[in-house]
Order: sequence, then C-alpha cells, then structure tokens
Amino acid sequence: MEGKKYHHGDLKNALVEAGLEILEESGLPGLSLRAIATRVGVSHTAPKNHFGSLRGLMTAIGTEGFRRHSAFMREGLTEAATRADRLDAAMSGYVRFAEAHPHLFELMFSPLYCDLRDETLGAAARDSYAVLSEISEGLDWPGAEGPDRQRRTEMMLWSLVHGYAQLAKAGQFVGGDDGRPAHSILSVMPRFGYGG
Amino acid sequence: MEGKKYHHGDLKNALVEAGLEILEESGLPGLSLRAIATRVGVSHTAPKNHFGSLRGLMTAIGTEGFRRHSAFMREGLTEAATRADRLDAAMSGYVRFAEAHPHLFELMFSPLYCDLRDETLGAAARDSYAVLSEISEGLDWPGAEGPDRQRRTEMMLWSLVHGYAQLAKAGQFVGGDDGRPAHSILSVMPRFGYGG
DNA sequence: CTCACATATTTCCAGTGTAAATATTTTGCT
DNA sequence: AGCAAAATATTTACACTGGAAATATGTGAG
Repeated sequence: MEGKKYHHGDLKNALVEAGLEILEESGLPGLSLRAIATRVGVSHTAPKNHFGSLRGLMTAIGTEGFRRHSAFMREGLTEAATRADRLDAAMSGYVRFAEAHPHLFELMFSPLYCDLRDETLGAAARDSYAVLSEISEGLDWPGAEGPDRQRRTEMMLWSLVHGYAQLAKAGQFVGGDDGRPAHSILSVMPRFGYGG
Repeated sequence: MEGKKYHHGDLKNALVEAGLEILEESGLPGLSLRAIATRVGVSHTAPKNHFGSLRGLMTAIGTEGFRRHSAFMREGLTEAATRADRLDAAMSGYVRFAEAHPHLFELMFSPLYCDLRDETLGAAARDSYAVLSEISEGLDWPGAEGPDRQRRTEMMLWSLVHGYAQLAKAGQFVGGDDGRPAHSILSVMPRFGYGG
C-alpha cells in the first residue's frame, strides 16, 4: 500500500519532509502549498490527493513534530538516576525541542494550522504526554491533595513547561545581549519531591 | 494631532476597533486588511498611512489587547483581602481574558502578528506584567532561593498561568462533554505562601 | 488665494488555497 | 494478454490576500 512505483513514488512522506525543511528555513509564513510542492517537484495541487488541503498536510507535519518532540523528552531519561533527575530531563527536553524547532512547535499546538482532533496526530501527542504523565506520578506539591490528583499534577507541570517554552520563544525571557533566556526552565521550576 | 476632521475623522482608532470586532467574530484568519477597511468604509490601502502595514495595524490591536488584559488581571484585585487572594484573582483574570478573547490573546503573544519590540505595545505589556510582578513579591517556593529570586518567581508564575491559558485554549484540558477545562487554574496552581 | 501636506482612492501586481476538468499511470479482473 | 477501473498528477481558472505606485481629495498655514 505504501508502494514506491507511482509517478513520484513516495509523495506523501516527501511532502511532509519538504514541509519540515521549509519550516526550519522560512518559518510558518513560508510554509505554502506551492512552496512545498515546488520543492518536491510536483504541481501545487498534487498534495490534495494525499492530504485534502493545506491544513491536512500541516496536520501530518505536526504529527511528525510530536514524534520528534517525544524523542526530545525521552532523550536524557535513560541516564537519569533519580526520579527528580528524570523530571528535570523531561522538562529540559520539552524546552529544548521548542528552542530547536520554534516554528514546528508553534504549528503543533495551534488549531489554526493543525487539526488537533486528527486520530494519528492524537496518538503521537498522547505518546508525548505519556512521558509527562509518568514523571508526574507521586509528585508532592502543596495543593496536590484533592480530586483528580494525578491529572492535576500533569496539568500543573505541563502548563509550567509549555508556558515557559512559549514565552521564551516569544522573547519574553531574554536576559543579556544574546537572545537567550536569562534563566533555564530548571531554575524556574519549583523543586517538589516524590512521596508516597 | 489626534484630530477628528479629516476624511474619516478618527480612522486610526476606528481601524483598531473594527479589527477587534472582526477578531471576535471570525478569528485571526478573518482579520485581513481588506476586511477591516471595508468594515470601516475605506479602501484597503487607507490603513497604510496610519500603520504602514497589516503587521503595524495588528500591533496596534495587540496593544489594545494588552490594555484589556491588564484590566482583567486587576479586576478582582481590590476586593481581595489577603495576598493569597490577590494572587488567585490575578491568575484567574489572566486565564479569564484568554478564554474570553482567545484570538486576541493569540495575536498579542505571537511575533507572527505583533511587533513585540514596538514601544507602545511594550508599555502596555509592561503594565500587565506589573501586576504579575507585584503578586510575585515575597512568594515562597522550593527553589526560590538563589540569584534573581524576584525575576525567577515572576517567570515561574507567568509560565504557569500562560501555559495553562494556552493549553486550555487549544482544548488540551477538556474534561466532560462541554468544551471547558476539567480543572481551573487555581486547582492546578501550587499553594505557596508569602514569607519574609 | 495658493501652496504644501496629510489623507484616501484607484489601479495594478505577485502571491495564496482550492475547485473542476483533464491527463497519465498503476492496479485489478477476466 | 487485454481492458476497465481506480489512483495519482497536471492544467486551468477563480476569488482572495498584502503591498507598491500614481492619482485624487481634503486640510491648514502663509
């Protein structure tokens, strides 16, 4: 089914890859149907057969984004000794991804570009969320007690790290003369412990 | 200088207001130079004299957005008795604004639409940040000790509330069958105290 | 009254996404 | 094998976008 003997062969994947490249080079404004198609060498209406619309193609790009995002989060996870180290590694990975691929990060979380209810994208996003969920287990923080503790812990960590990534990307945390934030996510994240 | 006796009279303000209306009705994709101009009753190139480009007009819209944003944050502030109540009020206001005006909120924080280095916008944004800054003073949280404590406390609270608002807006926190989040910002915000 | 200037319009252009009709290739069936 | 059907890609056309340039109109100072 995923053959390689059509006109182009593997247009579907080629379009996603071309889109990712353009995103790195020119950002979201450069990510046009015509630019993507031209890069692959097909007409600008060719993507319609595979993705329906630009939004569909962007959703596929976002899906690949979530896969890489989850890879970033898991990166330092294996060599982390303690649970606290694992937490730090996952959170750092989250931010590192946003800093390394700001435009892709923007695309992934914006309903303007991505269909967040898409099943394939949802699966990739849940895989990313799974890391955050595992990290959240048993975390102690003032206010944690109460209904839906696990879910609220996930929401707390996710909000914190996502907000940091978003604001850092928007340049709201710039410190010195270089464009980088004055403080890392780790120095802004409360040091909670794991109990029970 | 801000007279009312030209062709239109007060085009500059009229354009911003029309833009805000369109934003509420049709969201960011509907916010085109031509749509705004048509609503006011002028040609689509008229805004150029006042704002230079669509980006300039959007920056002005974002500036007005920050003014309203800061008003939301200050809303419940006067009737708050304790410092903890003031913190809750400000954070709730932040999120209420994002929920009430999601498209404007998106525009305000995205470099794609707003020139965040604009001086007027910067002033309005700083006024909003001032509330957060005041709320942050003396807040105790594990990890607060160290260099730049005040700034890091602001970053911590801002990241948390901004991330919550962003993710809630993207529908990542939906709980039941209605589209609303399952938990409020207050039930997700660690209960720190004020010491020293 | 006239000149200078600010303001707004008209016209034009290079882009954009998408729909419809057409062309081409691959696949399935007999 | 051959032929029909389906998948894939192109061509063409259209309504829309923001912006540049030239033109028109109104305002205010001398």
